[in-house]
Amino acid sequence: MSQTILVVDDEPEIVRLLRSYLEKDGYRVVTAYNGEDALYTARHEKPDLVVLDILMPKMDGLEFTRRVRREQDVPIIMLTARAEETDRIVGLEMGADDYVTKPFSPREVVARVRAVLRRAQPRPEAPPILRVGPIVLDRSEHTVTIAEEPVDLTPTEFDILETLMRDPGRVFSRGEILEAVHGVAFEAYERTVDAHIKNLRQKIEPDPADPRTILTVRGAGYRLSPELEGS
Amino acid sequence: MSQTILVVDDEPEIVRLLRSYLEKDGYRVVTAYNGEDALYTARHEKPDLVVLDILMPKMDGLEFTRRVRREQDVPIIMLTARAEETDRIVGLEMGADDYVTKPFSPREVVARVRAVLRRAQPRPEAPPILRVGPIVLDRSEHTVTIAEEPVDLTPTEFDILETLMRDPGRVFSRGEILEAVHGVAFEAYERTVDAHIKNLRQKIEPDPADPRTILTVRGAGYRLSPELEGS
DNA sequence: TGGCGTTTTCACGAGGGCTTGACTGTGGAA
DNA sequence: TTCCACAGTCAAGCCCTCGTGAAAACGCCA
Repeated sequence: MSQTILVVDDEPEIVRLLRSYLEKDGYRVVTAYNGEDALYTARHEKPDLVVLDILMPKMDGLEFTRRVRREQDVPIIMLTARAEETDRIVGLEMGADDYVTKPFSPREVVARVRAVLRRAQPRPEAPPILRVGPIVLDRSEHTVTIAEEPVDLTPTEFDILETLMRDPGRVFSRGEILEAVHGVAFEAYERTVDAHIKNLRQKIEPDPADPRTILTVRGAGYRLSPELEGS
Repeated sequence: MSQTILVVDDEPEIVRLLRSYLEKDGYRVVTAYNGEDALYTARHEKPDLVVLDILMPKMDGLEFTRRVRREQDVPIIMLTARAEETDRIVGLEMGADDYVTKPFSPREVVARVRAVLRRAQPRPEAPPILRVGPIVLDRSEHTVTIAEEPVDLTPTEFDILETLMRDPGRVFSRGEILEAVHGVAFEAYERTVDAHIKNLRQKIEPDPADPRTILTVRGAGYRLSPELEGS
């Protein structure tokens, strides 16, 4: 019943440490010390998640990711050296679900593992059509109408609106919104959210200068006006 | 009740300094001057957190970390050399929960200690909606109503009210209130709390000149009136 | 490869919130 | 009653957050 984590790093010390922490947390741990072995192990053990160092002999983390992703849909957490932009971007592009920069605490890795696995669990099916007041969002058709009037949204705007509509009235922090959009908890400029909200308001607010649908909660985030519910 | 910190460094001067700052912050402090003694002390004192220098005689910080981690799940904060040298030993430093690079200010160490301890013991989940008499505070919506009437609070006012409502009737010192608001009991002007309390009273007291909701406890702090509970 | 729609970033400005310090008010002790 | 320490108040200034427009970066498709 317990989930299996594949830990890959060329430094045995790190592997040992992570193993001990992950096992203490109830996971089954299998290990490898280079990309080639890791690929082999991944095929046979079918891990629920992979933690791997981006820098490894034989086959590096990126190459491993590419290859394993062709075969399995397994979440991957990367261990990167410094917070180098390149590593970060490339890693995420290559399909990592999260990353941790060294030096890191094993506790933090365990926390990320838990978080990614939680996200990977199929969330309870949301109804395909969300309605909040006059706003109707159809996830299967990928369309939005306001008072029967169709509205044209970009993919990101659509995702943000969907997130807000999942729980009307609740405040979503900028971080939560970013995560909902990217599926990845990756640190990004939070002002980006503001920009999307601005654009969204342009499209769905009767008067964008005086928002009544998407409300700003200073110091907290954004939320849908609960008053819409009434209609 | 107070938490125990084990401070390990071969320089007595540093140990003395950290001890004084940590004790001033309410922690119990035990000390050691090398890795061997530290291990012995850790076994007997069961500290809640360890602060140690990575470079020490007899047994260095890394070795200590490895050994102690086999026996206890105690958070560790390492004191390391300058940041530039960090790269070299990045892989080795693994295992600490946080790092402080020398030269450091004792204040910073205390802040890290607090942060790590806070993370290590997440407070029990508070219910999303707090009710005390006619006051309803909804954390998920970030809203407050009094007798059904919505009240508009600033972020700080909201946090303070939430803190008081977590334990109605209990007295919170100004320090505790500051800490709840900032995450850390910043060395701040305590009169600041008074100012926020004043503003809060303006918004939630029927007669702000005669407070019946937020009571002042002379010499101690503030608390919610227990009488509200009755309604 | 070039072009286009989208996303992200950046810098600036406006507004509001927070902090501060001085001053006033008050309760309790002697 | 007097005194002292602590609490309340107020206004000024700093700082932080949010909104915005424009530009850069990116991704995709032809």
